[in-house]
Amino acid sequence: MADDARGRLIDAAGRAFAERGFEGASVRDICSDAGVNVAAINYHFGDKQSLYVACLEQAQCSESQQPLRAADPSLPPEARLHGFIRGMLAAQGDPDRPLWHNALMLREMAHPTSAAAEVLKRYIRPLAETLREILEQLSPGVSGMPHDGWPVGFSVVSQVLFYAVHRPVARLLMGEAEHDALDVDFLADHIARFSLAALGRGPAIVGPSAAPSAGTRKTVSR
Amino acid sequence: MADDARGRLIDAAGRAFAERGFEGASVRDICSDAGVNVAAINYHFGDKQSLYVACLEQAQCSESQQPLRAADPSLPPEARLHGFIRGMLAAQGDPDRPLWHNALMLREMAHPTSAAAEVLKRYIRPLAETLREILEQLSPGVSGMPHDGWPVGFSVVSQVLFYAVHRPVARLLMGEAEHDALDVDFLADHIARFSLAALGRGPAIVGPSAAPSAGTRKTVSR
Amino acid sequence: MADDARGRLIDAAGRAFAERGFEGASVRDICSDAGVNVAAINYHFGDKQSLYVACLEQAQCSESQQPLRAADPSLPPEARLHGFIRGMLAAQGDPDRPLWHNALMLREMAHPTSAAAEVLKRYIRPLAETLREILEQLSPGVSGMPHDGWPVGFSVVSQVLFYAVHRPVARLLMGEAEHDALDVDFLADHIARFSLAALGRGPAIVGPSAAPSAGTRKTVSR
Amino acid sequence: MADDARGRLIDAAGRAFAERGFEGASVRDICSDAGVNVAAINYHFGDKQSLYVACLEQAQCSESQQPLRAADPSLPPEARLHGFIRGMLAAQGDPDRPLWHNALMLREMAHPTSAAAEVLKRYIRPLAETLREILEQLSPGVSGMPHDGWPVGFSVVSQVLFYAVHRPVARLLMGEAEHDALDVDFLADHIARFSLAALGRGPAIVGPSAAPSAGTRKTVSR
DNA sequence: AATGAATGAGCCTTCATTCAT
DNA sequence: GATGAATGAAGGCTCATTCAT
Repeated sequence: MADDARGRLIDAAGRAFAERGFEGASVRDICSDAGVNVAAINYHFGDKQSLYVACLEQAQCSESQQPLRAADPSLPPEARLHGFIRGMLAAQGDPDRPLWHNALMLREMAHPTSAAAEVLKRYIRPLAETLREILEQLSPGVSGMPHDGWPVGFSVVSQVLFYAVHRPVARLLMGEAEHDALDVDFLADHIARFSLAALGRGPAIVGPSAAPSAGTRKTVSR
Repeated sequence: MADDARGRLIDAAGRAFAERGFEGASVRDICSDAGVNVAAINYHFGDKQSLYVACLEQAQCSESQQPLRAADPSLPPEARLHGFIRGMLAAQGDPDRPLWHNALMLREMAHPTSAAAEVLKRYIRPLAETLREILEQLSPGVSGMPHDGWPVGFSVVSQVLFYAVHRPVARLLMGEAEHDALDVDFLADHIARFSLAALGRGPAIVGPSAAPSAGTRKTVSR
Repeated sequence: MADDARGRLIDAAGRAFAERGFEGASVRDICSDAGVNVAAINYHFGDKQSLYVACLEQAQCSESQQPLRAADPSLPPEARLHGFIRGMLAAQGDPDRPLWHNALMLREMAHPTSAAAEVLKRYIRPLAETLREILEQLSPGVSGMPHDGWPVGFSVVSQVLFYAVHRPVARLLMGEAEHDALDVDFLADHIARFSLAALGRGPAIVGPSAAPSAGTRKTVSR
Repeated sequence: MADDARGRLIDAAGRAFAERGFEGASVRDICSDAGVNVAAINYHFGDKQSLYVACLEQAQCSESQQPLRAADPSLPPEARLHGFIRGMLAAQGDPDRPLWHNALMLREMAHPTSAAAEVLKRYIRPLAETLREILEQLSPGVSGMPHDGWPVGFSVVSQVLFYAVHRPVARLLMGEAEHDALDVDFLADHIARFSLAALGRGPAIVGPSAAPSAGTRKTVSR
């Protein structure tokens, strides 16, 4: 990714940390991957922990942009939600960015280290605020729901995060071919429609038979 | 948890693996935690890897029961879905079971080792089948949706998994007090209602008062 | 070899010690080979060292017999020497005795442990005395040669020992097929003739041209 | 022997391996002997096995010179054989070379590891070729004897090897004082005379005074 | 600015041994 | 008489780190 030793080190370390975790990644492998001496890591960053933090910083800098573009309040809220979801999904699969950026962040969020607070403040919190704002615009009063409406937001983002966190499981369950046929646009549409329907701002997701259908629905609901 | 060395070892190891990962957990710490000698791990399991597998097996044995109780096809599908969701949530917070059982499984699913295939087959796959059956009963035709309807199922379970995988983030976002006030029943209700509404089998989650804009909705849906 | 645990243990241990040395052989492997519990070795022998001594004792008991049959002073000394040599060679390849007996003894002699003194006294010394007696009978005065004639004896036995100690080298140098074609009788003849010739009690060893041959020899000698 | 860590490590390891064998020598002892850290062995050689190979290489490099000086074909063959024998003996007792060089090689030859093939090719094979050439010059036709004349060569070198391999036994049999009085020159003379006599190229070793039994001996003596 | 050499602590595993039954 | 379970010590090796250059 980068030409200087420092950059190559971050890139190699990011890949290693994302893939094998902090403990599982060895500084020797990282340095050999980056094509630098073992001592370089201490020279440029001080120690392994600081290198990890540097990776995290690089990851959050490059990642936080996309979903926030949905922040434009002049758009209709449905479009904003769709844009937010698509942005998050796209960040996960953006071919212009190293694959490890998202994976590393997810690791940190699932098993926070002392560096997590910073990530939360600079990366997660803004996302959460944006989403809350979109949801409030979409369904006024959602913030006043129990637990300040957090569960609603969680229900939305959890669907997005699933495809990143549980990708291996999804692959195995669906079959590799079927899974790899999923693309960002399809998933963004699905999640947006699922969420909008839940919020009462769109039709139920289930195909044609569900759309017509007050009649059908009546018979099934208890 | 258990009185014999083997059982204490699994318990201590499970906690360590769940908390710090396979590489991060040292056999020395595990053994001292279990109150046994370092060599006991080799005697009972062969090596660290096999101990890990044993932990995974124990975890999946004790965990898989609850959501599957929802399998009873004589119940109305809404109740079954609610039961399934509540079962998964309860398993995550069941005070009768070691906390590490779920955490370990989630780790394995997010970063599969060679032991993952077995877990998937014995634990995940049955859950998935049950959920698909419930969803099909709830909304006939869901299995025929794009990608065999998997995304619909994923949208449901992802909401449940969120509270396990991203608990630390949720805690920090909501605030500790607010987060700890979440209980299984509330979450089960929320997720079930959110999902049923998305499937067109229940009212939108923001309640009747939120549904004034029928007009808006019409324009937005495509 | 033996049916009782003690006997099977000695046999398995002897094989292991002969093949991999004292340090290289593990009690676990030995016990598993013998089909007994790990604790049996402690039960029957006390510890690994004592088991080793027991192996050595068994080896020297069974081995010391053959060359000594050459002790019969009524035979002509050339025949006695031949018998002695053949006896030592035969002991090395005796199919009626475990292969490890000789190998273990050689190991002990090349790298003596505290058990070596006993082996020397009970096994080696008698052999040496017998050989010295034969040599003295063969060439009176040999005992009076420098260093009490020991080097003469060493020159004889060294030829025998070579095929046991350096068997792997000999195999590789000669080629496997050629080496395996060597049999006890041929070697005994060769070594006896070589030694007798050196002692002035037989013709030089070199082939037909050497046998007839004052004439031939004259041309060759300087 | 050497000033750098690598050299000290080889020297300490060589001594340990020669004395206690590969399994019997611990890397901790070796490193403490060499005055370096345990990790140095991994840094310089990779692992214990590679250190062992490095020792073997150093041993064979320094050892192979002396006997081969006898290769000069312009010398009379008797002198060449004597030189060869003396060279081998001298290499074993050369005070300028570490004692372990020969001992380690002998261990490897008696109980070959995977490194033996190389030693054989680079060290043993040239010695064997040289000896065969000398013997052929000494007694034309020896290469045509049964088994390609190998046993004749073995009869010669075995006498030399005896004093290295079985030194402990020889010491105990002869008595320490007597054994330590043996010097290279005496042994070289003895072995050369023994072998030349056997080949019909010299007087019997027991000297003229031992020649009462005229008939037999006359044909053999010069 | 950057590195090859070296370090001590810790890793997982295996050792020979012993205990309680 | 014999064994399954357990032990402390030591095994070889790798770790992240630092030093002198």
